Amino acid sequence: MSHVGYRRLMAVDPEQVLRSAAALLTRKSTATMDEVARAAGISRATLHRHFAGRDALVKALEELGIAECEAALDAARTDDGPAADAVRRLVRGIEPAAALLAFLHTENQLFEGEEQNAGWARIDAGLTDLFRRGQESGEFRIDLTPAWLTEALYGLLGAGAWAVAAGRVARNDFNHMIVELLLGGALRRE
Amino acid sequence: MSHVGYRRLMAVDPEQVLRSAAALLTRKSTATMDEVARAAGISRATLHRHFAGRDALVKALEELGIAECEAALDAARTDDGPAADAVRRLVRGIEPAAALLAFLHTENQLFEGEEQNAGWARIDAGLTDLFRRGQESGEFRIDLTPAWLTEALYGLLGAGAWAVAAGRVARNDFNHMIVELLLGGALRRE
DNA sequence: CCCACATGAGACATTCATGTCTCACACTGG
DNA sequence: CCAGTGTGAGACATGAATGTCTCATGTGGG
Repeated sequence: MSHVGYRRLMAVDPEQVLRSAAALLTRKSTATMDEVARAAGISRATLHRHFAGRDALVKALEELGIAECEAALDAARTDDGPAADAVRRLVRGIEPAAALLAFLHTENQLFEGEEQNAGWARIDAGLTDLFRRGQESGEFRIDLTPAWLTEALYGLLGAGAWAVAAGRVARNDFNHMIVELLLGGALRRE
Repeated sequence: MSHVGYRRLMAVDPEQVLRSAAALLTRKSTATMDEVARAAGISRATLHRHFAGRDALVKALEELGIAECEAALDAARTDDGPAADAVRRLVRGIEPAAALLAFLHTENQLFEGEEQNAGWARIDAGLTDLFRRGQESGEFRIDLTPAWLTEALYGLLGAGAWAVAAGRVARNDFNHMIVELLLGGALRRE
């Protein structure tokens, strides 16, 4: 494993820092760099060594979110089989990034960078295409637009991450709650 | 109309200020008081005359949100008739406050005040009771917990408000998109 | 055993939002 | 026409967060 040589000593894992930062910033977006550091269990100095400043932190957060979304999108093979199954695979694969998404989806103040914008556009397109494919195959209803289903998925992922963090939903139920509500809704099927 | 006498001169409408503030803070929660003022079309000085500071602004935002939610909850008569119909009435009535909710639901850093907390608890209880009633009457499926349906409703309202603001969903479709997805889901009913 | 390296703690200057103030202007009503 | 009132613009001091630095510690590898 080259990882052993990579993170020598008790070096901080930047990705772990980003995850805790996302969890904190989601519920308190005005958090201080010091608070972010404490939440990650490191000092402000170390946080600053890894991320030059708040802007750099948010940018890294966004890059990680984009990367994980694209990875989940690829892994879900959204072009294969029934669209509903693809949605289930997608939600399952995107679960670890839910907290990240919850933050990034709300804080859309970042619409400045070019590459980020392109990244999100690609992800949005992938999701929208999936829902459209489901409509064209007759699986999904056509009165709910693909664009709305995409936004709704973001919203539900965020709500799910929040509900889990608040202890209102069991972590193991995360997938079921989101997928079932998104696909089947709250009404009983007769 | 007593309104004419109420807002004498070109006086600022505090509620209008709060709404634009909510719209701005939802997508950029680190916005400056100056940015909030500009977004409301007033000067920073005037903003400060109406709301002593950022804390006071957020508090007023929260009070307005609670008041509108409770009003919508009462107006929806959540104890009358089929639960699904009550949900439809509720979403319709809560639409004007969606942007406000989108902000308040994410920024849960405010869990300090006593009365606010009680207000939200009452609203949560009202929603949870409605979903539970729907389950007990056999309308709603029982594998989606009332707590999750409540959180999901918040999430969908926020996503809907954002989608409308971004032009991805027509304002007239707001109710339909949210209610139909929440109740019926994305799958076609055979 | 010793060196290399990452971290934590703290000091420091700087930037920036904030809160408060004053003054000039515009509009409204008498 | 004039007084009253709310507003915009700007100056100003304050405080907090930020960015940068140094130094001590501690651990892991050679």
